[in-house]
Amino acid sequence: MKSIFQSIQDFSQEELNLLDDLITFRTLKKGELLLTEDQVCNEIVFIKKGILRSFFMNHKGDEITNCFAFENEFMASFASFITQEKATENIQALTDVELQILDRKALEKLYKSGFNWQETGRKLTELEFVNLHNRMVSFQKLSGAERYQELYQNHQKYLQLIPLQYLASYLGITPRHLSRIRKAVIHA
Amino acid sequence: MKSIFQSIQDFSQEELNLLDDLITFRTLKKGELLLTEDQVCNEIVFIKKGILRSFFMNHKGDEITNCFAFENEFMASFASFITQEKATENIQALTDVELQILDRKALEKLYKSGFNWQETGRKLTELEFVNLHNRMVSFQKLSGAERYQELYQNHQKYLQLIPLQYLASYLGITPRHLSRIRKAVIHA
DNA sequence: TCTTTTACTGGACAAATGTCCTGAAATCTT
DNA sequence: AAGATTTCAGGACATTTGTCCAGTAAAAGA
Repeated sequence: MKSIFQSIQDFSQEELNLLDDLITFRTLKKGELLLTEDQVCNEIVFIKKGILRSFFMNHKGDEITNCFAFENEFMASFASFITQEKATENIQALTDVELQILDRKALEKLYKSGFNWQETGRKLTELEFVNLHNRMVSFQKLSGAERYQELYQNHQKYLQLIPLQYLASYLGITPRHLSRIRKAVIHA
Repeated sequence: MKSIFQSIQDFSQEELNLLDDLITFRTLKKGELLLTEDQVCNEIVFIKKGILRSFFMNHKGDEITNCFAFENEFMASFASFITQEKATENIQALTDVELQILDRKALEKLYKSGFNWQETGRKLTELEFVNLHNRMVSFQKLSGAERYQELYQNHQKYLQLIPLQYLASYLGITPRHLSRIRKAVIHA
């Protein structure tokens, strides 16, 4: 987590020490839930090892995967963290995971401790926004098949680790349809 | 614009005066473009009067409406503004519009002038993130018909002002399909 | 290792959505 | 106001995508 912050801002040793004091650690076994809907999300996690996914239910009760997060990425129900309303997503470990955790109080301490943290918070939020924007554009501009291919090209190494049913709902299609797409792509 | 900032933070009179000095004004006629793709977006506008939309092209050359913005809302190609890369969207006036403008330099001055602006910038970015998140969820969770109904319930007064072709691509469907949906909804 | 459970593929069919098009209505232009 | 242009609804048909399902493969549990 520290290196992400350092890549955004040139922090002093004292600032980084403060961060060290505020970070806590946690591990989860494959399948465990880090957050369930109806809880308020009060922590942002940074993945040292493993994969997380967040998902919610549609009106038919199917799980819909909202996003994945991999090593060296942050994860949270950001919407809930920001609004302090109940989350509408669950966060689950897809593998055994090792996490660093920054909770709301810790983050507020950082923000209060100085300008640099405040600015870093803004910039990270901006980057999350841009990521989400790109995902939104891919939903408006591309077909399910094209979204799959884009993902395949950019994150091939991760795809093997993700059950296809999760991938399908992440792409906005059914497993049946993803199966068709994969068959077509392999032949091409 | 000022009242939005005040609703987020308790600014002093001096702080607000600085803002006043930095805001500029602009009007556009219906149909005019505020930003075209391939330009870097260097300003955030606040709509005093009128409606804007942003749109991009798909691979077939159809315009796809990415978002609308109404009175008392901000608009920009935020992704371009943040990354300082070329925008992938165009921003167009759907009606005659009156705008307040905060450009990159002005915003940086605000950020440098103090903690409060820095924090407000972060919070506004957070709110934009939450909006986008909700839109993303509606794409994953709802059908085109359901998205239309949701929009109809929340923004009925604006819908009359938006050509249906723009609305259709905003909802991720074709005009033909939107026509079917509207027929079904009216009967229900 | 054996058994049980879960995940994946793909057939057959159904439903949703898109394409192409035409005539009518609304809007813009002069 | 008249004509030109754009927008819209909806028919007919095509394509895409979903539903349901069964057989097989893979993974988890004992």
